[in-house]
Amino acid sequence: MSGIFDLTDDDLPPLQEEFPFLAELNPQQKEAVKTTQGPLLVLSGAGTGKTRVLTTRIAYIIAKNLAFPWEILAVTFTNKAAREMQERLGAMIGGEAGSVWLGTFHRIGVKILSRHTLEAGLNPNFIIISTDDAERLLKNIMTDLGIDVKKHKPAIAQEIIASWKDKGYTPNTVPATLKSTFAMNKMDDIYKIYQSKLKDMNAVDFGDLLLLPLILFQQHPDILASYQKQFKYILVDEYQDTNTVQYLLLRLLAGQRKNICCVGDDDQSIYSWRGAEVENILQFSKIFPEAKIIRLEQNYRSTPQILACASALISHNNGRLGKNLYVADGRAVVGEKVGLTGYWNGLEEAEKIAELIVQEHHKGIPLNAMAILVRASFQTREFEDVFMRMGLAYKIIGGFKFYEREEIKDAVAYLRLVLNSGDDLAFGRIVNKPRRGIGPAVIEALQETAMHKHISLFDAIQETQLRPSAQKALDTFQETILNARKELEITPLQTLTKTLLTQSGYIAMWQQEKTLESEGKIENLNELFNVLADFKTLQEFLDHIALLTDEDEEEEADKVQMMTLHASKGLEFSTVFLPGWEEGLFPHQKALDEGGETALEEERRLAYVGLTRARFKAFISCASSRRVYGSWQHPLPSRFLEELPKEHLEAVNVFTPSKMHAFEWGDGPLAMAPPTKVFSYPKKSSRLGRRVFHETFGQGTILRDDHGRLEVHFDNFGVKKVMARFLEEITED
DNA sequence: ACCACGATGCTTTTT
DNA sequence: GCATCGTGGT
Repeated sequence: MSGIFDLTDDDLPPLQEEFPFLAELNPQQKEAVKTTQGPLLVLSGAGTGKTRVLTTRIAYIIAKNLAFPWEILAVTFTNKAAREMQERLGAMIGGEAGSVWLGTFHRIGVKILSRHTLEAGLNPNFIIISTDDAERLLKNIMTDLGIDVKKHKPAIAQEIIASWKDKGYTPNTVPATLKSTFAMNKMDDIYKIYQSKLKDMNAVDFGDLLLLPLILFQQHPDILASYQKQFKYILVDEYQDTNTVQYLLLRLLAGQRKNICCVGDDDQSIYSWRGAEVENILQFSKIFPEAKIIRLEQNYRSTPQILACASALISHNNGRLGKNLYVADGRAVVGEKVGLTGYWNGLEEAEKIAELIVQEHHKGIPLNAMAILVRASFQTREFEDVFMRMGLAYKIIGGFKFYEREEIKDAVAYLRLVLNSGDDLAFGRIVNKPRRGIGPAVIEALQETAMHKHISLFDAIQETQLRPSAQKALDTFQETILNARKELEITPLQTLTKTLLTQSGYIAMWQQEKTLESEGKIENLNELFNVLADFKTLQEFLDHIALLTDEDEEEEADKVQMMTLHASKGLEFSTVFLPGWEEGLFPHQKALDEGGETALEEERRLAYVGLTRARFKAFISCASSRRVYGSWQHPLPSRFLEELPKEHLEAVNVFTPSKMHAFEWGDGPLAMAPPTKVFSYPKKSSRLGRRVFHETFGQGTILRDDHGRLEVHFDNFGVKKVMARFLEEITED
């Protein structure tokens, strides 16, 4: 085992020509770039230039001839991050950037699986199904198993399976401790059948894109070895968001060489509910004892006041690796205090924020440099109403996505069926769209045949006795699909799809409707045709669309950006508005109920992420009345407000329960009397003593809340610890 | 096959 | 308060 991994940086040959990009970095960034050998954890606080470090590091490795571009693996979480890195790397090193294995975890997963379909138990041309496809499939499976899908939602089953996959478990390896009582204890069967149905359809879901490569590597050491040999350097972005499978994959790929550089910020870990294991970053130096840790703490984004607020807030979390953000050397920033205002209700909050936005705009801040960051998406509604009335331009980021639209999913289903007759989900979606007189009875007959003969629904068409009208309709349908399949090799995708959707009557279906909505759908389909022009093969297109989330936003448009706090991670704005800092909403009650103290810390990190998006000015606010689900709530100001340093705040009309931190009132235009009631924050869960129902154990009373695991005294089963999510509350009235 | 009504259930959602 | 979904009637 001789190799470059034995060398230190000093032993390496000097650069042929000066590597100019190091000069632009601060000492810590420079060190992160130059520490190429061995495991490295870069703790990179918000706004400390981690993308610059990542791209410069790749460029440096190539410039120093430590590796060829294709021997570098760089993984990100979002397409957007991957695209940004690709662009910035391209600007530094030119065309060679295209040879780096740079992409999202899932895309890299697809790439690896496609190269070893046989060993991975797939056929070439496997398809990637979306979350709602998976849900539909699970619904069918559960119904077949005699489970009432109204009472036991397939979406929950899907979450459970996804969480198993995130942790690296196949149907055979789910440990007893993680078994679920959901769906009448049939989750084991459901998972097993789900996987076999996927296999029948030659399909994989999102979780499989990571899990199957892991299994592939575990079962085929030779394949693993070839990748270990290839990837001399591995870089990981947003390491705090990796789940267990991703961690396992990375550890396997890092092999003996262990040239793995993980960049992340434990304080920005906000996706634990999606399977992210913040432990991965916390335990880095346990896993790699020789690991070097570099902290990036020089902040190039925010004012001292914003940094002070963010730092004070996050310091209330336990078990942090610890960082101290400060204004980067050489940046002279005066800055303003962070605004903190209590409003009467949600409407006033929206109106006053709209006014502030207009004021800021007059000062020369473009609308698209301002953002409203909310905890829950329903909060944008109130802002939309007000903005619409005022004629203030806004854009909601991360709402409905292109590929999630009905007509796009339909079109994609047609194409999937063209590529793969076995795609029963696609078949089910479009067989009667447009109407072909194919009702549930016909589908059932097809399913019957398909089941007995082990063939697809599509192939069951000839094998089933059907009434003539249905038979004729299905024959025509089938012919249209098969025609398109014949054309695959010879006709451009765009033309082929147009023909397919015309012949099948799909386009006509929307044209006939002649509503505003249907016109939009036709437009979207045309947009889809444009996209199709960029692809050579159908497979390539389907892979692309399956993993596509963020269409290229029209960032040029001068509109106020509205989004959830989650969606804001990685972005920055001149001015940030943080409304709705109220107990129950932020921190969110549901999070507290289900996750206890752990969840509270994640909520706090969310607040930290929100604050650190702001470059110059942040406005935090809360309302004393808010309409939630129709009824009026009178929430307390968020406990997070008390955790902010008073000296960096300009507070108006905010009354928090703690006397020690009570804010001044009366100096604003909305002055009102100090509160007469004494409030206090609930100690832990507000659910202690409540009566609940559990599927297996029946009724009981909540005794204790231990980090989301509730200790419940069941009337017939005694005391048990159960997850809050498996409990239903009984309202006794 | 379609509409109309009522029951239901509402945090976040990188791929 | 509202949108979505499933049922049951025509």
